[in-house]
Amino acid sequence: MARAATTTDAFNAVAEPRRRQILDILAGGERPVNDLVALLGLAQPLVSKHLRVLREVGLVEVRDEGRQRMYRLNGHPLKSIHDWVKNYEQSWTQRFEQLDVVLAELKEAEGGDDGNGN
Amino acid sequence: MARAATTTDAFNAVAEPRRRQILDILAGGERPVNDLVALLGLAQPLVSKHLRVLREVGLVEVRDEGRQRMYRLNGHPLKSIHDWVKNYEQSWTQRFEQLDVVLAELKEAEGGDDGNGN
DNA sequence: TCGACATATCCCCATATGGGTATATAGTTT
DNA sequence: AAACTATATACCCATATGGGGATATGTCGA
Repeated sequence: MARAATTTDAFNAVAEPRRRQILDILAGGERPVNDLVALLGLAQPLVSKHLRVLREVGLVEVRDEGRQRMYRLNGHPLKSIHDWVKNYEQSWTQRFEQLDVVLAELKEAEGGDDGNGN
Repeated sequence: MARAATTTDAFNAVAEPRRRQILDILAGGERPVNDLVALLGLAQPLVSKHLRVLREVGLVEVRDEGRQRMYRLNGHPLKSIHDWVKNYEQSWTQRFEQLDVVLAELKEAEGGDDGNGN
């Protein structure tokens, strides 16, 4: 098996920095493709491809406006990511994360005391 | 260019579900590789490869303990992900996200009234 | 020293990627 | 209808992937 498709879920879709940029721009409001092309400095087909990925995972929605296609953000699929990372927030918030390692090293330093006689 | 390497950053490393599982397990405390192999039901080389990726982006750290290698979590690199998604939290929290679309649709329904006379 | 265990690395493969360029599709204006 | 604008798709390519299997490296026990 190769890597999971970018369209598999929000995690994979958002792993690409360009797609995050697109979402960041759309967070400021609806935009036609050409705006994104200009703002990103990318080739138009590239932008369309990124938008397709984002559409497939539901992170953006489109609306036809004349000959333009207005893309807008739908952050909902990002909730799964948020829910997951949220649980790790303490990892960089607390200072106790190293505790178990410190304990292990202490135990090691104690030498052959295999009994945790406490 | 192909897709960015999985070792590029936390975003790419964590896009793989197996690697998230590994982190989830390690969140419960240090573990030797074999524990992970058993818990994940994956082939041992596979687990070692995933651990390598996680190590390269700094999400796990290793410690030699006899013939075992104890892996432990370092959630810090996840902060960048958290910081990014955090800004989208309102997207699924609020109900106003559709506002601009609703407005656009109203405008459309109004017909050719190009002046926003309000 | 030899065998058993624990882990990492090597090589092989099918696959989807992101970028490029060219072209198709669709709407608008004249 | 023809010219023009806006967007999507098709095709080509180099690359790294995740999984498989075999094997190297390293540690422990007898």
